[in-house]
Amino acid sequence: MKNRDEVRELFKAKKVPLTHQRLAVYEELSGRKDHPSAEALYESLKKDYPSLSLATVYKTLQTLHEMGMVARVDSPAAQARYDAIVETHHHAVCTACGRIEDLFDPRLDTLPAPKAEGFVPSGHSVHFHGLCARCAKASAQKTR
Amino acid sequence: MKNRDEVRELFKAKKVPLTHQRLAVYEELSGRKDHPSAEALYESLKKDYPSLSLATVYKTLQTLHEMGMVARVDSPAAQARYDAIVETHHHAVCTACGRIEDLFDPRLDTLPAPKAEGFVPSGHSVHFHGLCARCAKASAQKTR
DNA sequence: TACTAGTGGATAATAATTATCAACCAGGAG
DNA sequence: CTCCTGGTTGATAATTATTATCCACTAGTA
Repeated sequence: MKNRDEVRELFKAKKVPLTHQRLAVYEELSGRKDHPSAEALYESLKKDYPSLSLATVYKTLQTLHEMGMVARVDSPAAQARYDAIVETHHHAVCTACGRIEDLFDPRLDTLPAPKAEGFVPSGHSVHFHGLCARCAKASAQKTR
Repeated sequence: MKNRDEVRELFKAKKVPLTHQRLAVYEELSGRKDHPSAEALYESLKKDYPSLSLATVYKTLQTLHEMGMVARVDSPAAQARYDAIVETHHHAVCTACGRIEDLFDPRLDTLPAPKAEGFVPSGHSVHFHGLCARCAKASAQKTR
């Protein structure tokens, strides 16, 4: 939870203009314990900023995400992806091209139970993110 | 990877009519090593089944999912969710109401490296799924 | 072979997100 | 403090992914 001056510093360091809207979206998001959607944030912010546009919330979240100040909880991919393997297994997701590889590793199949009050777990999955072989190679080319 | 007769049995057991389209979608999906979207499956299947409709692919995937024969890889939620906490942490996702709780557990922060050829990992996150305290209670009420 | 519930195909509708663009503001120069 | 300029905002259109609708048709059974 960053205070207003820390936020200001981060924007300055990245040379990204800090607008009222951006500050408002960030403070609203970091003040909440749930994981709101863009729409939900918009609904909350509308009271204090009646002129705020939903499109601005989307754009701001995009900007904050690129700055590394917010994370997207679920799918990075726009469309749903399907898998005919329903047994427990895990995934390596390429952050560059979106490719998803299956991982089978029994060491990941049993993990410490989640420490969440009253939560009744039925399963879990581990998502590694990083660069797939192809994209890692392409990235190495570029920076060479 | 189930053969055609096993698939036939599963449909019979669940009393779900097995149509050519359903068989085709399932066989196409289980024959692939990537994790295709509905659209991608449709594109592949169009060659052999020119009359196939995209809507049918969606409905079939839905049906297969309810039968427990296919899994959805990423987001169970329709809309993207955001988080102001960018440090490594994990999530408990309620399959009933979609609520997402943050989990902080250092034991989950270091896991065996993914066994995927050439993959360069940059991080990971663990998703537990199950019922949150509220939904678990509601579910217990109902079955009492 | 005939019957009937449920499915498939075509397309409209909906939902989430992104693009467009003129008016406006943040932040630096003078 | 005022002006300037590029980036941002807000309103809305467009796009993308998915779901609903509805009638003809097929799977599974008698």
